[in-house]
Amino acid sequence: MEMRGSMTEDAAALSGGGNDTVAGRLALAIHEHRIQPGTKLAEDELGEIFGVSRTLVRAALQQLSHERLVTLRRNRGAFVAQPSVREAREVFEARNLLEPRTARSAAARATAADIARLQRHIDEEHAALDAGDPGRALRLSGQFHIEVAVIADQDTIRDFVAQLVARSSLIIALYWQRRTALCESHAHHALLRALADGDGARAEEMMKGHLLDLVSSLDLRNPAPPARSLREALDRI
Amino acid sequence: MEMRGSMTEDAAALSGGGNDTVAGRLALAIHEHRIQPGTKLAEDELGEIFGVSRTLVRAALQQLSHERLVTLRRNRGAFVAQPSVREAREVFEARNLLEPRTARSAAARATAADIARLQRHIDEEHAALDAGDPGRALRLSGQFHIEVAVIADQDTIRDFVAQLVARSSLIIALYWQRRTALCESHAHHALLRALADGDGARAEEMMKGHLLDLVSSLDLRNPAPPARSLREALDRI
DNA sequence: CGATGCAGGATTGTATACATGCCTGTCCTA
DNA sequence: TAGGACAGGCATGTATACAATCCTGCATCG
Repeated sequence: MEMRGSMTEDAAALSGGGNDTVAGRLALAIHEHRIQPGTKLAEDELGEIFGVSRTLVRAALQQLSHERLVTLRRNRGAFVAQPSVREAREVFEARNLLEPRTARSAAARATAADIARLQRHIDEEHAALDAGDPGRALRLSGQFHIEVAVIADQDTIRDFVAQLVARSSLIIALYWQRRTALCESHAHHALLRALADGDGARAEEMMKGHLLDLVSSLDLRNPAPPARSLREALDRI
Repeated sequence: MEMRGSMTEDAAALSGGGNDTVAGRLALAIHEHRIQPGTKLAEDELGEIFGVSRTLVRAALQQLSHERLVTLRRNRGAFVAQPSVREAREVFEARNLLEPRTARSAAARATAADIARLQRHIDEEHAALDAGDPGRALRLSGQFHIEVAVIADQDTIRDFVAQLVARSSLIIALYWQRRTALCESHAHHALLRALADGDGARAEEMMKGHLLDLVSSLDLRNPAPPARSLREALDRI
């Protein structure tokens, strides 16, 4: 199978750098919506699941907390983060500042191999959707954005984008309104064509529009994210 | 003295949220160039200095590692980060994407109180320079940029900027060429005026130019790292 | 019957102990 | 004398033990 690392590595651009680490596996589960926002992450439980002591679990939770995927509450424990409406807007505002111009840079640098890799990425995304695995499709869809930063050869921005994409996954879990269809892959394909053409200006515009569409597909009016339990809903700060 | 938190809090926008924490104190020392890039940060030594066990020291080092202020090398230990030339360019590229447009937003939102606070900030910066404390002046200078993001009311971007500013401090420690004068405060003052006028376009341009000047004042051709003792730099505070 | 206070259990916070791998200095050899 | 192998010390990696805090259920009281 092989697959030359790139996608696999980039999945771990953050989250410990490996999918075999505690942080990486947790991040993957969150990213694919297999754990819902607000879920309590008990140290002993995770330790048992992953077969390590609380020491390593705590280190992983701290890392994920720094990436804003997990919220640490003193003497209460760790929980999968529940981004507020405000945070949701801020995340997409930040993406809007970073990604379009990064896409422009990527267009100027993309090689044939890069384009082919992106195409395979989109294919995988389709395959996941057809296979009825929307979680995996969502994760791949996010990784597409990270790939763009990789092609732009900007590691620092890539890390920021990776974090923002991960947080966007949580935001989608909370605020996605299902009545909008999955236009995702269309947007990615159009962006890919701009990159293949080396048309930076168009790539920038496509990315900007794509992000706008993403925000538009969210329902950011009701300030009440669905909480796991009544307790969680009431004593939240 | 009091000083109403704002600047003090923002200093801890990252780094644990408090200057009394291990991470906060370490970050401050790094930020003020009291510890040089490359310095070994031994766990036992730090534990003794701060009066805590290695457990807490490790947590702090992990956090600073996430903020790219510290480099963790497996089985080798922690070191103050030494940003490469490439990383230096990337950091300022990221700042260039984030800060100018954030300054524009800030101009649209700045209140009289905000302007007054920024003015006090600049005054403090001057005072530190006059008092012959360039480390403190540099830290305040960086916090000015964070303040702009605070006024723009963008917490997510603020955190990114805070991290980039901290990394910039390391970059300056490594690549600053002293032959350029301190034009800093001039630039900040000009930016302040644009913000006070509510002139977003001008604020954006000023910030862009200011960042360009900053990069121009660096010598990004040859890598050259120094190093020094540790306890001496940390005993104060 | 509902509210309040208390106690026990459970979970997190911190420190310490043990295991593992690196670094250095010495000794041996060519 | 230069080079390399080895052993010991030392720093880090991980797990476990103890302390502090919080949550839950029950008993008691109004």
